Amino acid sequence: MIRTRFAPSPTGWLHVGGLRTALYAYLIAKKQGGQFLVRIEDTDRERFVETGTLNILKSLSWAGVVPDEGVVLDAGGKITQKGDLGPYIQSERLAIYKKYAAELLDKKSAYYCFCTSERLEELRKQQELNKLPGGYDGECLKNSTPEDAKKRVAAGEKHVVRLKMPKDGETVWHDLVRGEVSFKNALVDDQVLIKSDGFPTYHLAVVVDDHEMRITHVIRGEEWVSSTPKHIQLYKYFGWEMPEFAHLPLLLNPDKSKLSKRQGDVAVEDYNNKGYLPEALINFVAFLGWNPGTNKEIYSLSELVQDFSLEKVSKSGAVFNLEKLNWFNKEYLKNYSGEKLAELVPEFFVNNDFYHDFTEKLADKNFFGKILDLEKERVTTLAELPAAVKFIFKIPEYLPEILVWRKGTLDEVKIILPELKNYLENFEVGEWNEKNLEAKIKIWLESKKYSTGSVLWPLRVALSGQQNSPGPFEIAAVLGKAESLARLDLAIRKLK
RNA sequence: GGCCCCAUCGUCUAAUGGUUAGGACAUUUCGCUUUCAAUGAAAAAAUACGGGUUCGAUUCCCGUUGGGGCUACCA
Repeated sequence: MIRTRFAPSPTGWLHVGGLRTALYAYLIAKKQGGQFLVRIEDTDRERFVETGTLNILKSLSWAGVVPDEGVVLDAGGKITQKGDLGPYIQSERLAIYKKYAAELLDKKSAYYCFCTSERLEELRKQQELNKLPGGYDGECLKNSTPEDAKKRVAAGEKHVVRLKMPKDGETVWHDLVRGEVSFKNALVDDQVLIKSDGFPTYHLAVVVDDHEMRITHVIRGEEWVSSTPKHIQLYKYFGWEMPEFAHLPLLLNPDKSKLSKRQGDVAVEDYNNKGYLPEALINFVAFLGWNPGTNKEIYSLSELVQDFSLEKVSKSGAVFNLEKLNWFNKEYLKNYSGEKLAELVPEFFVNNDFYHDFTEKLADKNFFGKILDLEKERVTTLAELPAAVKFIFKIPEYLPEILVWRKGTLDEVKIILPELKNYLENFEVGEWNEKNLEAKIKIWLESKKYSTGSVLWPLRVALSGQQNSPGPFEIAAVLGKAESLARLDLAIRKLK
């Protein structure tokens, strides 16, 4: 049984890189009928953010990457824990880490260290100066016996627990994306396992938890590669079965540095707020470092589950390219039905003044959907929709000159528009819908020997008040007869 | 500085010891068309560099360069 996990720190919001990591972990588990869990790694009290966990969980849920176990959202959207191997929040597991640290101490696989931060800083400075590799020098291991150390601890002296790395040999593992990776043990630091505040560091906590929660595949970012030997050593000391490791390439800024807030949005909620569809973000992010090896690019989450494999994940970092995300978003947007969009977009409309005058009308999802259908393939995000459809509610101010087609004349328009209005007013066009309007108006214009553009351009501008807009028939259909005629009338008055 | 990793069009990437090095986004041109969008067709665009191995390397090896990660009592 495959079990993967996503283990974020609640330091703010979910990073898009984190979303990809979570997605890959989810896909690996789901592909083989396994489980995906979320664990919260809140051992750093200094960077802890109260709302962090909720934010992360909400973003995951928005994206559709929903955990089977661990820290999850309940039906009411509240944080809860699910599963028998918890707690799944590290700050609730302190006693467990203490127990395992004691075991390590007993086995002499770890030792107490009383060095001050000043001494450590000085040590680092000297190492840098002499161009030596960094890392703790083992002072407390050499200069005090375990018995002494125990006494000092009992006496209340401030201390940490350090991992005792072997000083010879090397640690090698077969990484699922990077192949064989090896480190000389002598260069691996005697990492702090328990901090002086009694909290474990990531390194102890991650190994203990992944073991206890029966994680089979550790999928995480490349930044963890160099600490993996420490983790492997811990597995060896404990005598635990090792999980598979897969270190994912980083997401990059356009200048190839590690994707950061400075150069654009990195939080999943930013993309949500900007009107990107979760399907688009997921599809896009899935293709940053992975592809199926075919030309298929549009992938739903369930299709990803089918086709994803770690072997096809590339080793090099991928630039987060907004243009491509925009394309994905448009691709999904235009395939949405207007009615479905009508459910999604209200949050983007509430801040627009014109919305309030039409709340009643917009409550009719069918009508609202028709309006959205008008513009959905002309915008890239949901957030652009309100401005794009605004002309339906309130015709913009426009200059009479724009009523003239580029191949037509002002005089011509002055004749055509009143004639057309007259025709629409007095003649039976059947039901006032796009199809009928198009058929009847085209017959009319042919009978009058007018060119298509000389009639449709001014009609469209009169209806939309804009040089660029959807076609005249679709607009007229949405507007209805009365409003359409009123707008034609306005145009005619403008021309006088 | 030390350790580790990476390197194909601007970007995401495919491919192979022998290919016209393929696709997508973006760009440009043309078509369709009442405008925009959508759409159809086309163009331009890459194997970082230097050595090997080989009949042949973009592919395998070494080096150089470039980029990145780590180098915390942060994750």
